[in-house]
Amino acid sequence: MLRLSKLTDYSTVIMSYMARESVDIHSVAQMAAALDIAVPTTSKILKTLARGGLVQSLRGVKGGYMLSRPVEQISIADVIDAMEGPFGLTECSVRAGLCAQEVGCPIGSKWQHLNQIIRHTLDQVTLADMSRSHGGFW
Amino acid sequence: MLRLSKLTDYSTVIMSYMARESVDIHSVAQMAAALDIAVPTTSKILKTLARGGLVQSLRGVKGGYMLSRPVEQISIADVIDAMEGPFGLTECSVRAGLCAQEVGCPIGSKWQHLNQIIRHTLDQVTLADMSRSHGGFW
DNA sequence: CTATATTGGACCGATATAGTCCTATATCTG
DNA sequence: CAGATATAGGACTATATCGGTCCAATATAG
Repeated sequence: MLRLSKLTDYSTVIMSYMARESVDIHSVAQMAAALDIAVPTTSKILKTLARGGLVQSLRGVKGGYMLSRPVEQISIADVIDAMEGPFGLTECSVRAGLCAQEVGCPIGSKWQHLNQIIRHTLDQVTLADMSRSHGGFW
Repeated sequence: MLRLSKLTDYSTVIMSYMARESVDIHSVAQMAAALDIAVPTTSKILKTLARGGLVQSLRGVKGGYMLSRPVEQISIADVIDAMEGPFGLTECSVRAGLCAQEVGCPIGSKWQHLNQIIRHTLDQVTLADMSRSHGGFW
């Protein structure tokens, strides 16, 4: 259904939450409680986001996660990339060699173009846009 | 990965093929051979598309499938709808009651907006656009 | 009546997904 | 230093989805 996975969906909720709150460091437990997401699931998502470089972690007591860049510099496309790997509507728009049609496929270039358009749209929307009501992208 | 399923991907290849060929009726066997897709898979896709009203079937000898509307009136969004059910990037943009955040979720409305934008993009691209090189959407 | 071709559904195996749990490591605090 | 707390990393399980196959029923052309 051209749908994002539930974990990716959650990740946008979490990232928006961090963008909205003024304090810059949040523990997993605190966010899980505030957003009503199971703690292990929240933890797993943050770990993935950290591996993608979108959040930074601090261990130890008083530790937690913080956004690694200003909210205006993190886009929804960035979040999707971190959670789901390389962006692409179709198999062939991600990497070659997986589709029997590939050689001489008459619609491959069309999908690549559509892919770019949608990617561009999602790249224009930042966490700042997600966490405020007006202005910016909207 | 915001990815379409492989069956949906195939379905756009099949629909574009039907849009490109001048004859208006095609058997499953013939299309499967031309596009190098397994026959049962091709059949399954066509059945789904028929249920969605995008193609019409004719049984019996000399039977097969034909597009039920002119190529300019079938969009990529139509195909995705038929193959994957209601269009929606997130769970909550499709139907209510599935997300704990739902009540008072601060980003639900944002996703709905993004959903509309992408939906609109995919609705503008027709089979006619997919099967020709220039003009139209491109 | 017989060939052929779609219909609808059941079915299976493989893969992906959501979610949990455990151990190791790092850091703050007393 | 020692203990408490919090993340890192990975293993693990259960479930859902997906891709693909197959079969009995129905419809049609000749």
